[in-house]
Amino acid sequence: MTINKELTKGSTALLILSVLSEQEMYGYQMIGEINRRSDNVFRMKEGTLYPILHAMVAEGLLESYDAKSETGRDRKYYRITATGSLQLKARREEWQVFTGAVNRVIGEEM
Amino acid sequence: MTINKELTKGSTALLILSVLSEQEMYGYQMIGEINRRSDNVFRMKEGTLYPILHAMVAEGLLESYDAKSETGRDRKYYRITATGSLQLKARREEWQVFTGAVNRVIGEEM
DNA sequence: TACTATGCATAGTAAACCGAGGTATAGTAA
DNA sequence: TTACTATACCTCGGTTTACTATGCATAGTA
Repeated sequence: MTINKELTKGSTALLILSVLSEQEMYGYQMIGEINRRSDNVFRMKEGTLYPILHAMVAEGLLESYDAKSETGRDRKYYRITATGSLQLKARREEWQVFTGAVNRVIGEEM
Repeated sequence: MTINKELTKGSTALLILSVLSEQEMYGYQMIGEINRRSDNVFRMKEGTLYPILHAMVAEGLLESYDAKSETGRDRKYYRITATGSLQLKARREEWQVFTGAVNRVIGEEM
């Protein structure tokens, strides 16, 4: 099932911060990780991810560094900052509040 | 708590269809109902609701009719159509799929 | 040698929602 | 009577967000 993309707006930053809080990753890897974990409900594209990563670095939520892979290719890795971790905590709570509110309105108590 | 409004994008139609599936309502009433049920997590504005209602009528999801209130004021009531009910069912399922996917990615199993 | 997967990037576009403003009526307070 | 407030509907323009499409480059494979 592929879901209405409008629903996903606003949740992307939460997804990125979440996977990076567990492990440092490069962009292409995050896409695979998010798509895989969601059972392909999400099919994030590079054109979606990279601009967001850049913005999050600019906001100080993430840091990036270059590294060579085993195969010799350049990769740009990202790690979450202390500010990013605080954001993540806030966004997790926000997610809970939001889904709880929707469920109350549509009549499906959690 | 007031949440990041970007999260709410895409969920508004679901909320409207949900409340209308229980009871016919006029616009101003829906705003109050949605805000109240969500404990003011949502604070839907007229500028948000009315254009969406008009679009949903144009799509055949809702029907509207004019009626006078007890006080003698004109109100425009909305009721959900059969097409709208099907949409509601689909959007409810979509909502479950979406929240499930986010929860799997962020590591909070339901 | 050509194709595919990997890996990063940007420009242009679509959509959803909100802010701000407008109109009008009913009830109430001064 | 007048002014104010709450109710009730509406629209336009701007902002935000993510997607589509496209491009570039390298590594591995057929």
